[in-house]
Amino acid sequence: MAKRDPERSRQNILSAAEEEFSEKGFFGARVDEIAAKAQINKRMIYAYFTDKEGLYKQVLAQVYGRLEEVERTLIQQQYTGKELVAALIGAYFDFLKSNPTFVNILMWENLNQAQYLRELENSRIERDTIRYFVNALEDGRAAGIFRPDIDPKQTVLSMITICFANFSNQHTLSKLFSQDLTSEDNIKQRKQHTVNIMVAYLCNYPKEEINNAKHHLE
Amino acid sequence: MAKRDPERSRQNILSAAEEEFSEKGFFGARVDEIAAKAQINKRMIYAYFTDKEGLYKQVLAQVYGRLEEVERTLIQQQYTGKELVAALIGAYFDFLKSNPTFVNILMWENLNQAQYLRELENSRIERDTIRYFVNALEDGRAAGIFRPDIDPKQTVLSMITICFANFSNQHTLSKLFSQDLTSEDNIKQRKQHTVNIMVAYLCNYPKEEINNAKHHLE
DNA sequence: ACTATAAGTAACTAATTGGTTACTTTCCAG
DNA sequence: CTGGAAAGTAACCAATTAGTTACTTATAGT
Repeated sequence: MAKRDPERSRQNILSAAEEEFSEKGFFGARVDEIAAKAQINKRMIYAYFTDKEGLYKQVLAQVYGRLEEVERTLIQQQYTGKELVAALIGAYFDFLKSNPTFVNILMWENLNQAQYLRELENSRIERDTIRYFVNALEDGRAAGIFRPDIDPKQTVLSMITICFANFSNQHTLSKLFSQDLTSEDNIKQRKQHTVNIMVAYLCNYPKEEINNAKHHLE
Repeated sequence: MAKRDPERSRQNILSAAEEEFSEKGFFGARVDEIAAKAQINKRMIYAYFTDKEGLYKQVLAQVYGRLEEVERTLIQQQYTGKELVAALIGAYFDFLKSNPTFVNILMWENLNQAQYLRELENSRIERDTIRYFVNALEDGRAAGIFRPDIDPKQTVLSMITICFANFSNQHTLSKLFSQDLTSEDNIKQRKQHTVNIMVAYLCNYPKEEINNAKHHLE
């Protein structure tokens, strides 16, 4: 028999649970399956995490914590202007690409009215992140880097959703467009396009203003 | 006892199933619950639809058919330029808002690698719709209504995903932004913003070009 | 080395679930 | 008006599942 190691057992359960919950959601996930994946007796899951719900909440906290980590380092960089937009979109793309379990679990949460996420108090951090980016866009507007008529809150919302939907809806979209949208090449293209869209909205001006500029000089 | 009416029974089952599958997904949905909602004996579900899977496929086809209907009428309008963009975004927003079961079922499909949707052959129509809009944007570019450097395929992808994510991720986003994003007012604002973003990308020019225009005249 | 305690196991239970069987009731064509 | 087919019912079955119980084994502090 292998040596005992409670901490390793706990982590094994958490990892197995993350995989299982991500694939099948809270209700679809099977405790027996998690136990099998973790190579542990089912009894231990209840010893460590009280019940299925307790285990799920721990998984949710762990997965969400990874995003918060990325966001913290992103904020520390103190980007401004177009660089801020490119950095935010880049970071989200990279995170979502390498964290498919996060994408799935967030979708499961939405399909359950985010009932467990709502209980997760530490996602206060997440809200601070949103506020930071909204403020950063407002600063850019005030500094004249961005157009004066942009809507910072809507812009942040757009950036986040456009990044996320890429991965969350990869299967239906791939069918719709008859190609694998998660290929390295497609993701790269998509990332660039997303930056282009957002920068165009934040910085570019209607053609009429070019004509007006001409007029002023004539 | 009520009069017999096979067709009504069939529709009752379909409606009940749509609700149940939309709320809980294929695996979470309970056949007994569908029978209860449809006020019908469970046996009849198997008589009409063979099994749970058969019933689900019928629901999927029905729900998807509604989108295709909207898309057909949209295409018939033959919009061009900015109007095309506004019409597409408007139609999708309205459809998704009034068809929450569609949003949910599409999400469940994504979480199951779109396994049932893949079998739905009639979504060929859907692919034609995509092709139509990509072509329409290309035409707009060729006609000089849109900038020459736009990417039509990526643009259609962006419009669709940005509309969809609004509704699919309403619960987590509402928590993130500390407000109900599905309120009449928020949806209206969001729709306008989405049009603004896409039109800015398709039509607006970087400030440098304004300066260049000035230079040329100096 | 010893023992209290934590880690781990196997077998079970009560409830739920998709699907079936054996049956009765309604309907309508001839 | 009647007999056969379609519509509908109730009770059941086998499999699955979250959670429990009663037990054994390893470990660490003294």
